[in-house]
Amino acid sequence: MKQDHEDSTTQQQLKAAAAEIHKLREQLAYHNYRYYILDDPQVSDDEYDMTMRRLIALETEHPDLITPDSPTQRVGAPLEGEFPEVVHRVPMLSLQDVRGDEELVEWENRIRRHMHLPAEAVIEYVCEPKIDGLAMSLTYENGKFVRGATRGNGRQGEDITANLRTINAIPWQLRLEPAPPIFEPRGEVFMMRSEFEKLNERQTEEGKPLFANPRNAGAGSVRQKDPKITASRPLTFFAYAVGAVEGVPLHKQWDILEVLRRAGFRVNSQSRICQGLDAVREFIEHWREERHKVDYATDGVVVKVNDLRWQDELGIVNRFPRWACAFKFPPEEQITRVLDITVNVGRTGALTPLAHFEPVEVAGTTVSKATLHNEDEMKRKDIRIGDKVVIRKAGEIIPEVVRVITEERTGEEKVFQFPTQCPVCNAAVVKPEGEAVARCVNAECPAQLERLLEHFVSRGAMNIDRVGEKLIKQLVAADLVHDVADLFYLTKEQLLSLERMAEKSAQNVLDSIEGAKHPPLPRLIFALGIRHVGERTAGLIADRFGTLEALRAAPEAEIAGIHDVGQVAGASVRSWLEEEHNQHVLDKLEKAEVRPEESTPVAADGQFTGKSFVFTGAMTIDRREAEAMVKRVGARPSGSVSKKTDYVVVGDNAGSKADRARELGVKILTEEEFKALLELGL
DNA sequence: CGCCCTCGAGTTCC
DNA sequence: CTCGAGGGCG
Repeated sequence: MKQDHEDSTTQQQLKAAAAEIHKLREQLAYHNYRYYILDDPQVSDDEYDMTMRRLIALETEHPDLITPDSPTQRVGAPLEGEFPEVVHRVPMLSLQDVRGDEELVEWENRIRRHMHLPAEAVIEYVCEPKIDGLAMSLTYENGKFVRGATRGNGRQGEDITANLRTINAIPWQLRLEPAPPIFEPRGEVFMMRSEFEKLNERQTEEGKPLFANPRNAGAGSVRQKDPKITASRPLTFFAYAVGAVEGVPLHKQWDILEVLRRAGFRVNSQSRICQGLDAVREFIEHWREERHKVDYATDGVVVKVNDLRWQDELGIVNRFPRWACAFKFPPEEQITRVLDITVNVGRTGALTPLAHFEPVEVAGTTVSKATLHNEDEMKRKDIRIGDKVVIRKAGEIIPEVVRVITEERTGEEKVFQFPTQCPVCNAAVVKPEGEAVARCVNAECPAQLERLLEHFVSRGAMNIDRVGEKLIKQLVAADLVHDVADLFYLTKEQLLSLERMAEKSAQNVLDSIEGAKHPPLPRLIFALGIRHVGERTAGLIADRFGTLEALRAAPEAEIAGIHDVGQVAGASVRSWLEEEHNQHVLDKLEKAEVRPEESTPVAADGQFTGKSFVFTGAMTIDRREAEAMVKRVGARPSGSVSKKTDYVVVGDNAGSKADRARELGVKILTEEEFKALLELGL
């Protein structure tokens, strides 16, 4: 009796547990659908976790109740050996690539010819962004997910069912009622870009090789022998086509998308029906920009004829369907091989490594080299000669090495030894503690001289036309120029002695140099190439001293005292001036009658020099005009009041800045007082 | 002393 | 465009 009683209690408990397990599984399946398919969760991640944990607890307690379709079973057992092969019931075709409008028109014309359509007939298309992922075919029998396979060669692929079962966006059960006997959704397994970045960060932390791009990461994840690894990768799935189908009526491409959506798949919400090629073009142009804004990688747009009967009639020619094409955007990232690494010497002696690679097309231009910035950067990215690397254009123009594909290392790659001697003059290389750049210390290094001369003649500096890289190289090699001043002493005979230099061009060069003898002072100072003195600092120095003579006589403190100049730049200028070689250059420039244009030094020693003004409140004069007035008298406008502020000009409704000025005892002016002060110097 | 902003220097391709 | 460093300011 007692035994019976206990049994029935257990029976009851078991029944209750089974009921709860069933309920939990249903809940989880639903929330899963909301979260992974609709991207519109109804419960928080925490609540979902709680539900999952409750289910795991119950299943641990009652292992007999675990069924393969429980959401706890997404991760199956590791696979031994190769993936089995699967023959696709309907082959998975690849699409014809179309690059540019011309090929698009050609593609449509072929359709017209085939369908005997007049030129004015408007064809209806379905367009969607082409996701750069891995094409998959999923087989559902009577509504149940039974098999998932890669595209392979199109005819047969690999059975990776266990891995695909771990992807949350792939339902195990179709939501179609009644369940069709056969239904084969096809689509793309891929990784969101943000998830890809996170994954690579994790790989870095764990010292594992990085993936080149989301596509490679996806491919690597999906072909894992152990589904646990696949499960740990943030993969998702978009459906866009079907293979074999029984029991679902379909007439249009668009129907397919709708059925897939109803069946419980993610379908790209950006797909559109386009009436005619103009609408297709519009869609493509829209995506040329839009693709940078979405979280998945797209390299083009897929265009399909909407009517399935037409698709049938158009058929397939040598494994491409005539009824679809893939419009490809020029690639923005490319993979290439590093052939060599060289080192350039800059104007300041900075040694910068440069990677040369097999030329590749990136964002419309052919790229063959990219800077590696400096030794540290090179080491951080661990770029070696022979490495396969990912190249990208930074800001549409400048190529950069994004990362090395360490997975594809063969062991043949050579680590580049950063030189300890200048590659041009063999002088020692010095890398100060804590600084990133190594420098050649030889002041007379020919490479540095070349870079200095290039800087000297450049547009923002002396702006000497017709003297470019090539000529400079020749002049230095021929020993005709040893410093920037030597340019002004060149003779026609000397120029004629050079290769590819005839009477006419020699005269042009001389005229160009002659014409550059009277630049504005800031440009001349900038042209000298003093470290830490760029365009702006040169301007500030010129404004302060007015003439080269005044600058040459200026003590370091006075230079460093200029607002926005400072200690480092001041010391750099002074020590440049001290150097005998440089004094000689300045003397030679003067002797050659290189004289900066007369310019009124901006109140070089006026009463407002270096004073700061802050404006607050509404004024009758324009704010920018007020700032310009201030600059004209050698003072500077500033945004916030501090104890270093000299004047605060208050307009109407002045607020906290005026209060602060009063607190700090800064002189306060009304707008009228301000104007009077500047005009009359009161 | 540390944060934020701006400047300087080096760079690619057509 | 990017990185690193200088310079001002709190």
